[in-house]
Amino acid sequence: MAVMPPSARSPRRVTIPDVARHAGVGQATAARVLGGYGSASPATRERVLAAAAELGYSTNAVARSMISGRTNTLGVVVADVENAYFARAVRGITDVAVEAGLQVILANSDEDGEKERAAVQLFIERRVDGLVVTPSTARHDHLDRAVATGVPVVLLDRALRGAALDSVVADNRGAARAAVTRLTGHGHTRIATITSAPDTGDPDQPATGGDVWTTTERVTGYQQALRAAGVPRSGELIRHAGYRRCGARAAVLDLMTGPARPTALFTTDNVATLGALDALRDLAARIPGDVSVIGFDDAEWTTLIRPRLSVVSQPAQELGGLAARTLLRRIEGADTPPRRHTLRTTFVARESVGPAPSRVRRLRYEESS
Amino acid sequence: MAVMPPSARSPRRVTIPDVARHAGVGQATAARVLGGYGSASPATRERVLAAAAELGYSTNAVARSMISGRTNTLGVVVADVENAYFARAVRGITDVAVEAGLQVILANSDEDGEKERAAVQLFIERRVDGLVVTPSTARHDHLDRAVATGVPVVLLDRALRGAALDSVVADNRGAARAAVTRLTGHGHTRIATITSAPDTGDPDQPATGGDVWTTTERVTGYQQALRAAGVPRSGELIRHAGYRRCGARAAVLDLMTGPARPTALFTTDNVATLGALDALRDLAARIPGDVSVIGFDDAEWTTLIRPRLSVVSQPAQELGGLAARTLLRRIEGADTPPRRHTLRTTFVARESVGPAPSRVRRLRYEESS
DNA sequence: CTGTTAGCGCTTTCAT
DNA sequence: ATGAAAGCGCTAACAG
Repeated sequence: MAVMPPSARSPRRVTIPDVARHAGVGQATAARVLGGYGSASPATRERVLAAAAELGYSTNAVARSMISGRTNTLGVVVADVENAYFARAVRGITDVAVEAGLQVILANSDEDGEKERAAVQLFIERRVDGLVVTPSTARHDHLDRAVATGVPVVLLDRALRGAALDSVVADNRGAARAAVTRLTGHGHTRIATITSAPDTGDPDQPATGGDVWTTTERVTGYQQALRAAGVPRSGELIRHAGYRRCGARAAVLDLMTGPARPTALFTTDNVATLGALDALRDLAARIPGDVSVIGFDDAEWTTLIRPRLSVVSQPAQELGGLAARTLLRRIEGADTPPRRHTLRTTFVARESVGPAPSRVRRLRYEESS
Repeated sequence: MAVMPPSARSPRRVTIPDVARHAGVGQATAARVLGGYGSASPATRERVLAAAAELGYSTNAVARSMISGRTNTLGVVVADVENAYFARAVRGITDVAVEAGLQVILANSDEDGEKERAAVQLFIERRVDGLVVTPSTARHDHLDRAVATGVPVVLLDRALRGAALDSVVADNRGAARAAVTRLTGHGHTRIATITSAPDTGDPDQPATGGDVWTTTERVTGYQQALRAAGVPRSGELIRHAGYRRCGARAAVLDLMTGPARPTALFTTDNVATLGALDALRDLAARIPGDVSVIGFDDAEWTTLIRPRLSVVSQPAQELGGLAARTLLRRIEGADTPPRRHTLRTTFVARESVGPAPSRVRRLRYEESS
């Protein structure tokens, strides 16, 4: 049973020749029944299986990969699994992969292009069968190289302008437009947006990266909605608060106590939403009495607060699942032209949106209690 | 079968012989400089590197693993990455692993022992260097087998009675005791606990699995605190609400509108916390005026609600990091006896705990608005 | 320092 | 149906 060579670090594992010998058959025969290919008579089959069980044989997938050229592995690069959105996407990818008999190696880029490149490089060396990447920079030569090497790549959450790569993204612009249109529909004319999108200085031309940044797309949608509603736009109301929650909090604190106080808030990501609500809590602002709020991403806590938060909900898990399925198709050899899959988001109307207040109630900062 | 025709999408990658030929050196020499071992004269070194760059050579990690017996891979099995607690733990593992030059393959068990076994089996076949597992059943023969095969295993979040395996867990019992003691200290005598721990019928002997179930440990801590404070215990106040949020909500709805209404709630996991707060929101219960609440796990939203929620905070990321470090040490050959590492939790006092109300205010269900 | 030569464990001709 | 033997791309002895 337990054949443990004394104090061996790496007890030599049972191999096919071992099993073959034990079963009294040729190596190739044993390999055939254990590998489940070729054919063998029921009798030998039986003998080999018995021998394998007895010796505790287990396939060496590394050796198999060496020959087959396939590792049954998907490499996945996301910004950060701790972010609920990415966690859900990863779950979606993993489920589809496992279903197809593949496993997933996970890497976090922290929005750092270098980390992303390093991870992709390692993945290629490991001969993953395909790559799902949430790109963190507009550069994509490393991804192109992967494809050229024979490793298909599918972009998740963000498309890359000018890259011949499949991508699976949400309709960020449309989602933001729909959300902000709700706000204008309620008579709001001073609608602020809190975003992690980089500030380009030009409110009309939100970002350079094109469609890399989902949040940029959302700001664009915000602007389109305002324009469509004939609401004057103001750079004052677009706050680039960075990736940190406290940044968003500070921005909203400033906005709500300043001269150009908005009557509605639209956040373009869940971190911004948290920070904005932190600020409103500290100001004891009434929602939607003092200010209406629409968040992005339907986190588990959005129904917990009172009033429950109206949000744009992204199908994160489906995005991941579709990315994985697209990748699997490529791995199986599909060579249709790269395509962008845009998934619809849904607006979840709850109670945080109301009519624009006729008079503004003074708000002041109070230590939360 | 079907060895892909040369035209196909597995363009033969550049190998060491290719580089050697191109550089006009022997294969071993090229291998030495590319593999970064042995030695080579600066001149040849240069030539090889140039040739490699020119041809676009990239190491084949599979072939290397075949020889070295190491894959530089950790297998990780958690219940579900979508759960913020596990996401943080995975992040902790990944960070330590990457730092050490390893990558992480992720599998979700969904608390299903079969899925766990299947994942572990696959991991062994893939020759991962080590395994971090959040066990979902008390059986551990598959883990023992992994260790016997030479694949070290570290348990995360849950220890396994009678298993000779390293484990990294939180002090669940002590954490619960400390939390509930706060409650008794405020004069509460009817303290309910909402848990996903399985119901064993016997309030004194919470579960069979021993210390597998963290939530069971927490219930035990709850009971110890009550006993220590001389507060009478009642099975009525222990609600086994399962893994779903709505289960916890229903339990609290029932509890708070029933005859034996508690004045304080202690939830043993974040799903229970969400469900409990759902119920309290629907009952328009005042916290801590009507009921004090202590949750388990410090989620991002706990400071968002008003009053902010007092919680037991687990160092999820450190748990993961320590698990990974322990594993790395084993991989490097440490053969000290298996050890259980218990990490301290912290009680985060916020505003959801107050004195027991002298009179109970009638609560009734109202559609959330 | 460098080149030659065996394998790692498996799959796959190619005979038998 | 089965066995012998040739590699996959790399590392590691072992010469030179």
